[in-house]
Amino acid sequence: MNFKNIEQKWQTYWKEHKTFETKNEGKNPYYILVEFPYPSGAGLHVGHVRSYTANDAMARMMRMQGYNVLFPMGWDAFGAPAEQYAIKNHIHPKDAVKENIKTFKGQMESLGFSFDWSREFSTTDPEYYKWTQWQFLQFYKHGMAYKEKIPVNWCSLCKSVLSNEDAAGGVCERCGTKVVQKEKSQWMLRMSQYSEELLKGLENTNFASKVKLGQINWIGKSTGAEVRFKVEGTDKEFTVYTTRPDTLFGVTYCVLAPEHTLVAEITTDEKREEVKSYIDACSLKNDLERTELNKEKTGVFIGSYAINPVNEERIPIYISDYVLSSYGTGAIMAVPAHDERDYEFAKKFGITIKQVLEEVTGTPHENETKKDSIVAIVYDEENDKYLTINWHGLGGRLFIGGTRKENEDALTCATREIAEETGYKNVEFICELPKINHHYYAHNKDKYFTIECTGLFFKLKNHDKDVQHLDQDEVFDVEWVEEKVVLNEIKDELHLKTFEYAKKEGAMVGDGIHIHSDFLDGLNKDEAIDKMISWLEETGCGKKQVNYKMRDWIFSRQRFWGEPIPMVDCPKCGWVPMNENDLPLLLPDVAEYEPTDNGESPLAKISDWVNTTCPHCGTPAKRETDTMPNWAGSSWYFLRFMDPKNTQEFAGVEAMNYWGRVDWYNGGMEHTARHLLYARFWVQFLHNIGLVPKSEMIWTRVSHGMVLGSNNEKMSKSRGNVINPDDIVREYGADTLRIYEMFMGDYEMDAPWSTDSLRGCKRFIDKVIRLKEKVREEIGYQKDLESLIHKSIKKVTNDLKTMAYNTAVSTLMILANAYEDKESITKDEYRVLLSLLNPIAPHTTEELNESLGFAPICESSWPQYDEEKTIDSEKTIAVQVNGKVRATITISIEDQEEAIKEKALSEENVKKYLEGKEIIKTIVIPNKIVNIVVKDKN
RNA sequence: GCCCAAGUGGCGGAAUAGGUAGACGCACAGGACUUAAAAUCCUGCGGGUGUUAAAACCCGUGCCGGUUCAAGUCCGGCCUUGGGCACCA
Repeated sequence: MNFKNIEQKWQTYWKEHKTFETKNEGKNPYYILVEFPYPSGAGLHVGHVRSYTANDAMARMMRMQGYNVLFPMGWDAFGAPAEQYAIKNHIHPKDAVKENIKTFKGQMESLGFSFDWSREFSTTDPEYYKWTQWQFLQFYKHGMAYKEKIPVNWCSLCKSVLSNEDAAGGVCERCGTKVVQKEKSQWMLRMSQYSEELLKGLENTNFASKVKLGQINWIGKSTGAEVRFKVEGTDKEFTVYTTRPDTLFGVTYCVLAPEHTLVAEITTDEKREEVKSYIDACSLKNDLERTELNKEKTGVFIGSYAINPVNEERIPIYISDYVLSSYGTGAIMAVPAHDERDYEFAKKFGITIKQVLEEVTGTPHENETKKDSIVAIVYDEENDKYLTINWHGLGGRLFIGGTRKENEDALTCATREIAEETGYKNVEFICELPKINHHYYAHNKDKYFTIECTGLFFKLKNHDKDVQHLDQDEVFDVEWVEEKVVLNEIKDELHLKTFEYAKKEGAMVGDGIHIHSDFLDGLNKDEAIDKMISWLEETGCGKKQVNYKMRDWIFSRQRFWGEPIPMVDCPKCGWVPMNENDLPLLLPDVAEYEPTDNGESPLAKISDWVNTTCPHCGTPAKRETDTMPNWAGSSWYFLRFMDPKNTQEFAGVEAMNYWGRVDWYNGGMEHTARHLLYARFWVQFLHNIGLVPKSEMIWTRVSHGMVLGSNNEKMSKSRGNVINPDDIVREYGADTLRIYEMFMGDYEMDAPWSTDSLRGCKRFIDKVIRLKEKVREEIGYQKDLESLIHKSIKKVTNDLKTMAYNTAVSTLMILANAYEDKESITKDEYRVLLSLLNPIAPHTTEELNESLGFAPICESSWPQYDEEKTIDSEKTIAVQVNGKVRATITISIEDQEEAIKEKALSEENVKKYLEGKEIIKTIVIPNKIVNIVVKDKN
């Protein structure tokens, strides 16, 4: 069999018979969508083949099961690469895109995907982007689009503004150039207004949980409070946002973002110069420098003080770029004891650290006696060891601990205890650790204690010792031990916790009970947060507040190759939307696409195009020259597929109601955050203005793993590990490639390419072809194959539905192997194999099927299985003794527990292990296992 | 740093709800057919003890512990790799 001819033949057949064209009518509509590609010059990637084959298999099976399957394909063809290519080669991006689409489509056809090509479109078609522009106007008309001058990420090489997403990590996503800040007037969409709806809407989807999580993280909801702080000696005040209002008593300073508007007003004269130079320095930094490279905290005290509303304390105000102007209120209250960042800042600037929350160890008890104590950890840097005392029997190993005498501070107490108990006198105090509230019972005193324990960390200066001063009952050894021994041998919770603090110096961010907090004392974190919020609201000092990380969508790009934004700037009327009747606003045909040096889009140079008249008053006016981002066209394309030829609307309500929504959406993991969020936002907006029937138009979202190079690295030209699907199709055939890509591994995981394994799949197809010689003129299933066939139908049906494509292929391999062992097989048996394999390998199976004289598989129905016949009448199960397999027995489905037990006990090897033992119990799990539990007789 | 996912033979990977770990495929080795090669077919293939051969036994799913009659699977604590977020108060 020549696979080239067969592939050609069937691809032509499907095309001529319009086999996969779908109408908007009939029973059981089902919409399978796989992300439409950006048609790059490199052509189809083997990764595309993997996801398209998988969804194609599902589509083919479901059609045979009687579903009206919509399985469309199109092109997401706006974007920078086409523009770059056009600049370099002096051709219109339109033409470059046309070429690439032709290549892509040819490749897809050669692989036999069952796309409904009658619905094909490109986002760059004027008939399509007309509606993208129209939808933008709806955003504008509903107050959801606005223009604003904002500091934006600027790539000096691409000469373009980048969204926060495109500038991830402070470098341009496309060219890797360092991103700098620049003020620019940009079109924005009020996406942040939809934060809560986008979060809640997830409940109306069936996205994989990791996809949902990605969305949730991106939206970044946090609940806390806003608190107003008055500035001392003025009538000014500022508001901070915090998620930890319970720590308000621990505030020891405040920080405003350098861009905060109040800074200029409340900076004192003597600080003015210092503050100005700090702000200037910050404005030069881009996001990268303000975050990653800038781990060390910087900042300036601006000379004035705020008043803590809860206790009237006077607290210094700083500015620092670790506070972002774009989040919350651009100002924070700082609680160094309970926030890592504030801790770091306070340490550097010598600001007080005030603990207001104590961790609790031990179990509280009634009638506790109160006392203060210390735990001292002494570290010998030279030998990397810690000083411990070993009480042997009683108490075990501990650090140095002791009770504070009246009026004795913690440091004095600790130094004293170290000297008394161990004799060491030359220790250097490093730092005090967070206090812990410890509860315990003292046997020798028969009393319950609650102690406030201060941890102190010392380093040993030298081994000079004095004589220990021990009480009579203090019998222990002083021992220097390694960290490992500390962790293994110190059992006391208090001492272990203290050690943990010492190892990781920093803020205490966990839960506990409040101290030094007036009306919050004794409450835990959550209780205290609630109580503080009530207090703030009662006194008018603040209120409960929710914040989101997600910002508005920057919707302008200074590029040529995108949808023109249909807005006109009139000297009289300001920004005026174009008349909807005048859409589409076409991209002009010109020869130059170079962006201008001042960051304007190339369109700005085309005066014929720019100059227009105001749609409102007719005055000469200028068009917006920015274009839309790549994400625009892909935010609603799935709606267009439902009704691609509609000239009156972007999609008719009837069509959208018929299909309902996208039932199954497959795409890459890299798009599960942004693209999906944009698309959901777009749909929710259209739904809210009554143009789309549901607020969530995508039901299930799944993602596929990447195909890696054979060296387990991402495929790329520079790594030299790229596999071109055309080469594989030419040498091995489309079906082999399709089977291999389904067989290569778990669909949702990355998998490396292996040409050896691919050859194995070729062998499998050849085997299926050879089996034809065994077919004789008989129908029905042979007795000894019947059960396997029914099981195989069930397994494959299930696997294709649950993306377990690899095990579907292996099931079919097992079935083919079983056929091979037979002298002959019946026509029905052969046809089942062909039908089941057809979704994955459609060409070969159609050809073989035809040669038997059957109607085409693609026009037939999916094989049925009989549940009863998938159940084996006999089964081999294991017999274990104490959990170890000692024999296997064959049982019949009718065997009762007693009979199975008897069979198990009569096995020689089982008997051997029962000799001289007593059977405690016998576990019989029907159809699974027998386990006999025994013990020695005494 | 935080969040997520994953660690199973020489390799890709199987193992519905805890129930014979290693299905299926690749690679490799030996053999058959052949003048030869390719193709195809047969046999073996986690490590070890053992035996003429078997049988049988022990160890084994990243590491340490736990729950259970029974753990790749569940729980607690680590380690490693990949991905995402990254001063979001």
